[in-house]
Amino acid sequence: MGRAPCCEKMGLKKGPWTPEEDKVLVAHIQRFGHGNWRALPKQAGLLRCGKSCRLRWINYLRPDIKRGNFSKEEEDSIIRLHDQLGNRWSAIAARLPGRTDNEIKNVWHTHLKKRLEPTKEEAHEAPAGGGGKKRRPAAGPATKRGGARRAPAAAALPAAAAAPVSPERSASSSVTESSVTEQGNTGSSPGFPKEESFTSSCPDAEEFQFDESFWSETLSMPLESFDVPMEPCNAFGAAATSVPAGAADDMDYWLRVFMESGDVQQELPQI
DNA sequence: AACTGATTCAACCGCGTGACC
DNA sequence: CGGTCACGCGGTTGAATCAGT
Repeated sequence: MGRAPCCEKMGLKKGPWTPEEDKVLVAHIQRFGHGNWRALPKQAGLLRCGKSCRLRWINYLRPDIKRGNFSKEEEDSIIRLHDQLGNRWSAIAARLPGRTDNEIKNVWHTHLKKRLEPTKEEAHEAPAGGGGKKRRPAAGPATKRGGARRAPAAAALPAAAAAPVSPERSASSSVTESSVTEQGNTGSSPGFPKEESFTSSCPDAEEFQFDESFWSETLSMPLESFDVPMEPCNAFGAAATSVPAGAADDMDYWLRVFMESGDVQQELPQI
């Protein structure tokens, strides 16, 4: 099958995302959704390929992302699900609200696999059914990819199977459980809420903290209000003019951005 | 305090699949 | 019906950070 090139690589930026880019992407998705990832960067004025935007959004900017350490329960769930599903990270992620496949994959490779391997060896591991599960030695040579892909995600089990989570990495974890479970992944595509799912209740923020809860709050605003520029968008627009890229110590930067948001009208790129 | 090796995690790469024309 | 396009996925990489010496 002919496969379109990922993107015109000419002039497109790669590497870590800057706060500026983040805000542009978030603001754009907030306002217009992401019906077409390929076209999105152009519309938003980002020098990224759609793929990169999509990944950034899914793994980092999505409002229902829950960051921070995995709880014991989550880790157990991952182990159990991995045993059932194999390396179908997206399917596993679909059962762990607020966690991304990438994150789960990382955790698996960095923590869980190591932890498991000794015992598995003892047990002369015989993975339960599932299929397509292949496990490489921890530090083995990179094998070229291949093999079974994309289980029919339809099998979406009730999200209730997912373990509750106790945020631990205090620096970043403050997404309320309710906001996460509420959105769950019950609908649409596994592990990825569509724009419509942003309409979770807005967690009351008595005192503002700029962390994931910020996104939860701002992005959970009803989309109907798209006509009216949302504050974060304004904030972004305003801040873009006053904060040099990369200068930001992230928290301070975003906090300032939010505080300065005021009522500046949108300065977002127009389509 | 400086150096080095190990670990972590965000991001990239390339392929499979389904939708669309 | 076959070809093309875009999306989503899993595997891999490499910079940043941490821990040990």
